[in-house]
Amino acid sequence: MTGAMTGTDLARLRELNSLSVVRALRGQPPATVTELAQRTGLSRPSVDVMVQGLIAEEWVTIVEPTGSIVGRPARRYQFRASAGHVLGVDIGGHKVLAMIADLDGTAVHSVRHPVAPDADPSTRLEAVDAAIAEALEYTKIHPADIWAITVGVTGPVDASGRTTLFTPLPGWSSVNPVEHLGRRFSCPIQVENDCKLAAVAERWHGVAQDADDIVYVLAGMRTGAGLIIDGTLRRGFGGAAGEIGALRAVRWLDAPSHLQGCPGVPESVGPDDAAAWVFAAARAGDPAAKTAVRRYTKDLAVGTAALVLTLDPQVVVIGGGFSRSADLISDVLRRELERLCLRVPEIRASTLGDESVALGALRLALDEVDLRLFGAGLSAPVAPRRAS
Amino acid sequence: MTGAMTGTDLARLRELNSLSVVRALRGQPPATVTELAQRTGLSRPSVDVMVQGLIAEEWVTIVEPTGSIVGRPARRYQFRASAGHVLGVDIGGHKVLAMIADLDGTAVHSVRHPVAPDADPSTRLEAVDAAIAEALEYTKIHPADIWAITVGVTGPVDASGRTTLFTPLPGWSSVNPVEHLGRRFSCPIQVENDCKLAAVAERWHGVAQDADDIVYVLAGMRTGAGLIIDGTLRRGFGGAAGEIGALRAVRWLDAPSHLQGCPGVPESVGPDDAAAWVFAAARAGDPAAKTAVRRYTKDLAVGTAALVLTLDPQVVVIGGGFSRSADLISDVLRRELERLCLRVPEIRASTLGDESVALGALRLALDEVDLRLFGAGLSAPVAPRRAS
DNA sequence: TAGAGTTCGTAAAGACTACAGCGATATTCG
DNA sequence: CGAATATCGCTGTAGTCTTTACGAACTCTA
Repeated sequence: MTGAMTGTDLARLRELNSLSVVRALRGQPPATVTELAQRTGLSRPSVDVMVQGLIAEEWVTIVEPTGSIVGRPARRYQFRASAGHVLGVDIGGHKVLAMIADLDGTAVHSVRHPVAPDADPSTRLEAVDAAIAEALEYTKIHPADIWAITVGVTGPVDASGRTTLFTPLPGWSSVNPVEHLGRRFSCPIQVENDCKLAAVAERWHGVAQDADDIVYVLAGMRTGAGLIIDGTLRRGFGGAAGEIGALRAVRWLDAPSHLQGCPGVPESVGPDDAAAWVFAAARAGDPAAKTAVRRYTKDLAVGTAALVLTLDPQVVVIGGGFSRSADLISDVLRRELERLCLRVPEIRASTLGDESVALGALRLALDEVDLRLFGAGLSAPVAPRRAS
Repeated sequence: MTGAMTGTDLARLRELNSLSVVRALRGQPPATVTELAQRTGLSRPSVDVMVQGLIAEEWVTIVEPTGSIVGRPARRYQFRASAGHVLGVDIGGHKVLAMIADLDGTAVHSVRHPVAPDADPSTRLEAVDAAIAEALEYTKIHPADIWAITVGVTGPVDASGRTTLFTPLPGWSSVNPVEHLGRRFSCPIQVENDCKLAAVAERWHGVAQDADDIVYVLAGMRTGAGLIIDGTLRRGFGGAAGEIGALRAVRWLDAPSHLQGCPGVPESVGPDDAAAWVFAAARAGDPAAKTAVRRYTKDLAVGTAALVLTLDPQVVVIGGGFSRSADLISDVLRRELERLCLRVPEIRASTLGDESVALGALRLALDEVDLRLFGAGLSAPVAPRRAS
């Protein structure tokens, strides 16, 4: 089926087992040789040889024996998660957020810079560069030790990493983030849509960790969607999967206007805070606000129903700025979906806040690293190393 | 990530290489040891050992040397595709179609029985049993030598193989095909939606062999869809993926009525043939017929646009009874999609005819067999054998 | 404090696999 | 009929994992 008729060599066998040990070690507390032997199914002497090799290549460190119950205390071995790092960047309308994580996926530092929504591309890119530089500075990590970068932007992303079709960021359609970052970094760099990244984050650390089929709906001043099918993020052939909002019959573009245009919003409240005010008023019982929220949710439900009917997911996750008010939205949304769909999935509200896009970017960057380490199966036991 | 921390054994190595040889042999003309050595990357002596083993287990047969160019003529080895067979069944409204294929996927026989659309479930099941029995009879294949069965039915299929949500076949929602066939066959039996199977067939032997992201639209007296994403059929969490037609704003349920209710259809033409008459008239230039076709296509386009925007596929395949008139539909459909979508995929018309569902069923059954043979990677080098 | 019990670390022997190389064999070509 | 060519079958070598065994290190108990 696939092109690679891989006949397996003896040397490859050792590589496979070495990787097997690494997998058994990753993201786990320090383990003894016997524990690893049980996990991998290999014999103790074998595992020992593998571990010695991994120590020589600096993938693994020794933790000297702590107190044990009985018998000779065992040396414990630990995956050296700090062998490499990945970078996740969220380039949003109001802010830029750069996060750094080690190979275990634990975030070690993050830097946030505010950006004006109408800032031109060069200003925005300067904020990005500054945030990245500060994060590297603080963590004392050299750019060459960043193994993968993922960048989140708004709008559908094409294969080259640009958002030529459409983006709400002014002037951004002519920007090529891969090229820009490529001057400073020589690792793989990918750009991805923010909704898609948020969906990935929900499956990684959010409310949908148990699900393999997820529809993530961004409910905020913008409305969008990200799809995870069979445990994998789906981009579509042209990177435009989930853009159901482009269908005019789906009123996603105008949906937030129900909130902004709600009668009774005081003059003093700016346009960006109007929605929050309406949700607060609705929770307090204001009839006009309640109507506005209901109308908004009904519009949101039409597009959601189209996604649900198409994909029949296990979970719908409500994210974005309005997810804090999910208690007001969920019930109406569920009723509408029951009316429109064959089978209604679970509805859950995101709790990740505005770090979700950067988190998803980290996860995708880690996936990229994993692919090169454990990946294609060809010839890569150990991998990307740069002479410091 | 996955549970199986599989440490690889020496015996497993031999299994892997044996499978590698089988893969290099499958669906190919008889090959020599040297050819196999090149394809698998293994050495000649190694391949020879593998092949001897496979011959002993009757997976492979020897073809005695035919004329060669020069040098000692090499024995050629051939995968014994007739070692097992799979069964694909299409249970449709008007007909029942049973097909048998060998392990290479070449269809060896098919039997078709007409069924009245309003036939009750027991009558339909009798037709199914008869078709299967005749196919086995003709090919002299024993039921125990059928290694997998896939059945296609209309309506969304749940995990147990029933169509409890909805089906146009009268009384069928209470039928459990897996249980029914399980009395006669002990192999894996799966039931799948007909649109989904047709989609699989298009990627296997139809017009979408080059694509990994496919939206298949069934355009006929019924309207439906099947989705292939990243090369794999997507069922959805509850098996109801692609059922966008359930959305009332998508006028798929009533779309064919534009054709049936077209003014000018002669009394003599029955309701089943009205659509064909309208297409013929439209091709001849009849204005009323052309309007009817345009209206039908516009309704078809709304749901298709929702699918396309959600998934951003490479190809949209038009199948079903109306695909013979795709020349009348394609242009209008493309124009509508250009109006509604961000990026318009290729539109292709199916040429598989009414065997597509049974073909897709065969492919899924073969996939099931492959999974057990090459599959999960645990301990299965050779596999399902029944003492005859 | 000494000995028993337990577990770890490491070394040697055994079994199996794949690979490289060589002579024997079978066919075609001149 | 001999030369050329390519396959076939066999033997020895290198590499890997496993099993077995024994010394080392620590805890518990008397």
